Amino acid sequence: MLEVFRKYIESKVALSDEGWALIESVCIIKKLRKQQFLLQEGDVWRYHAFVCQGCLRRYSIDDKGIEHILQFSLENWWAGDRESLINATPSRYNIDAIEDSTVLVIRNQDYERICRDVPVFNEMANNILARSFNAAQDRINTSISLDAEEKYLRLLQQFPDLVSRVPRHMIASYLGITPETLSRIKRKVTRK
Amino acid sequence: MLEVFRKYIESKVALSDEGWALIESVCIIKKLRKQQFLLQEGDVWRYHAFVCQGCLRRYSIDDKGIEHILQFSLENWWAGDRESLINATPSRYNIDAIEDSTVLVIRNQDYERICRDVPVFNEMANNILARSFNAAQDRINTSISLDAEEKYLRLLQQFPDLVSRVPRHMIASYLGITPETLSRIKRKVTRK
DNA sequence: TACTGGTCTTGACATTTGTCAAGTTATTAT
DNA sequence: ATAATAACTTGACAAATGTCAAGACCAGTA
Repeated sequence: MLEVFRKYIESKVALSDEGWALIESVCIIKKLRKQQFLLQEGDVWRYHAFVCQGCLRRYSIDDKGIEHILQFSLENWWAGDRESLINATPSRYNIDAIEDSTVLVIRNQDYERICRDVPVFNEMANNILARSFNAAQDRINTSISLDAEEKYLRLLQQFPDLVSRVPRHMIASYLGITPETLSRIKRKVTRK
Repeated sequence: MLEVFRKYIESKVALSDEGWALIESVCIIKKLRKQQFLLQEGDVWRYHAFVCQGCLRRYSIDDKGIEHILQFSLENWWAGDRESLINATPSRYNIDAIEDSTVLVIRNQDYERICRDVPVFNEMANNILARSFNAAQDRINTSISLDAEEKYLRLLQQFPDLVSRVPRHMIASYLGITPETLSRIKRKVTRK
């Protein structure tokens, strides 16, 4: 499973064997069964997690007990809660596995050490954050610009694999609409 | 005006005189009249901009010609388009001044050089990005969790100064609702 | 002062989306 | 294979939000 991570890093930057040795030494492999939590609301998140296999989701729960999914993480994506990590505050989110998954976890102190000692890793880390920020901006843009149908079509176009792999009501949650609305949109769209 | 920027940096990190000398040497002060553009859709953004005075907005324009405001930048906030900057692609956004403003502009190549040569500046830059990302996550969370009224109340609570300073239809745009809806929400809220 | 342009509000109505309840289909576990 | 559970769809209706048009308000300017 570590190989997945190594391949990922090497697809981004030129990694030396020594660099990899350092990284490898701090990686913790964690298997999650479907439904199992990686993070629960109220806990402080102190890690960085990379999904080798499977699919996770991060979500909040509102006053009425409704779940709102902020992020899915498929293979080769990261998961975690940077807000809790940076501020050392209890997380407002839950992260759990949608499928049986394998996750690679690095303690934040180790992550920071690697960033210091392996320059290309640091470069990659900065890059990931920058791209994540851009993705978040794009999501805000669509959320204030588009109606429900347009948002769905856009998601379908950007992440067709995700849409087919994840239960529809979770897609609805991610889009900020109800499962019923999504169901009607889907019908309308396929009739065309 | 440079003093505003220096104060800002010093409120975040311990800045040496030599560090400041380097930073100062690459700062470009730019005055913007109300309505004037800092960035126009289609142009490539290659800078970092810090608002010393006034207020800017970043917005996209959709097929129907409607503006959608992604971000306001008051004094002591940054403005720009990281997506265009990182990918060197034409920007999808416009940035213009809502009020007469004074902006401090740094060319990206200079910014990167300062990050290299002034470690505390680099630290601050990373910190800003991390916090911006968190803010974006929070905005996504509210956008999929709350209805229009709740979003407005939350904005009012988080940035009361902004709400009172910016034209209401722009607040509506930022929230992803129409000015009419916002007007009705406001009436309903003040009656309580 | 009166004019102008932008901002804000209001009403009537249309459209979108949510809610609730029921029933169907698909998946999972025993 | 069967039962149990979750996922999905559908309809009827309610609530939220958008659209359009008109007028009120306000600030800057001739």
